[in-house]
Amino acid sequence: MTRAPRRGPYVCGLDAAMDVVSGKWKVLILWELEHHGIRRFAELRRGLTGVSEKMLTQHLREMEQDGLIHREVHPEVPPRVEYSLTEHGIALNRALEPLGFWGRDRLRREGISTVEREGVVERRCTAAS
Amino acid sequence: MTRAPRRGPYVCGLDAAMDVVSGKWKVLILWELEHHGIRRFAELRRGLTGVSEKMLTQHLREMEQDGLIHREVHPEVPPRVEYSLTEHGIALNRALEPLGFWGRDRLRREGISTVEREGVVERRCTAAS
DNA sequence: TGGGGTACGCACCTTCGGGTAAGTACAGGA
DNA sequence: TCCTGTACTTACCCGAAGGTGCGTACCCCA
Repeated sequence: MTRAPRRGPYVCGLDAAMDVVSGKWKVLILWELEHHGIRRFAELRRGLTGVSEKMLTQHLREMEQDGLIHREVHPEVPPRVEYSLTEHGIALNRALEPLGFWGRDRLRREGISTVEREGVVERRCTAAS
Repeated sequence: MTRAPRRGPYVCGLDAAMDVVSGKWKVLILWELEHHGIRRFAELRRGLTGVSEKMLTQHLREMEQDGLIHREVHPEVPPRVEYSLTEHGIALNRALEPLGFWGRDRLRREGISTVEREGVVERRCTAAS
């Protein structure tokens, strides 16, 4: 999996963008990297409360294949891998901002409260959405 | 289903927006209604090549609950039901436009071709994405 | 007289996304 | 000597998303 059913015949650009973004943690990862610049695997894992290691690596690999993030391995003895956004990833974040604003308006008029957590999640809610 | 697992505790506005839009045919329905104004059930079904009747009704119901579309039943003898966008649905479409542009750029630089079909699909590809 | 269209509802089935738990190789600290 | 941390991989499992197919009540058209 992870790569077989992707890049399916898209019907339009929006379709292709949604494919790249679909996945429970994709947008969270995008925002983590946006606000921190560079993050290590364990830092991302701690930032995205509730993510499993399997899903995190799987999503990171897909996003790397999609050209959204850059992965740099440092061949050190405690292994060190650093993730950061590519220019395409940064552009994606920009393109997602209006959607974030719309969603925040929706939450407000529906009276739905967001989950309060520590760390990046807070920053996301105060930043763009 | 259709309503139980939705409106889950969102982590931010973008999260809430993605929830509303997630579903194989949601954005397609949005664009169909955007470009036609008012559509009947069978018209939507013909416009979204490959959608099953079950999925179409299911998605339409969810989007109605989310306040994205308006459903008007005409009590006639061949039943007639008309769907149109609400103001929130229109705003959502606006918020999705940048994402559509980003996706189209992605398709272009990846050299991925979109599926060529008749009808609305064409219009979507030429309009915003 | 039967075939097709309208707008669905319902039951069943398959597929896939995501979660859980364990294992890996190596090193530093208690 | 064992435990923890790093950055994963692998196998297994579950539930939800989505697809298929049938039934419905009524009508028009050939």
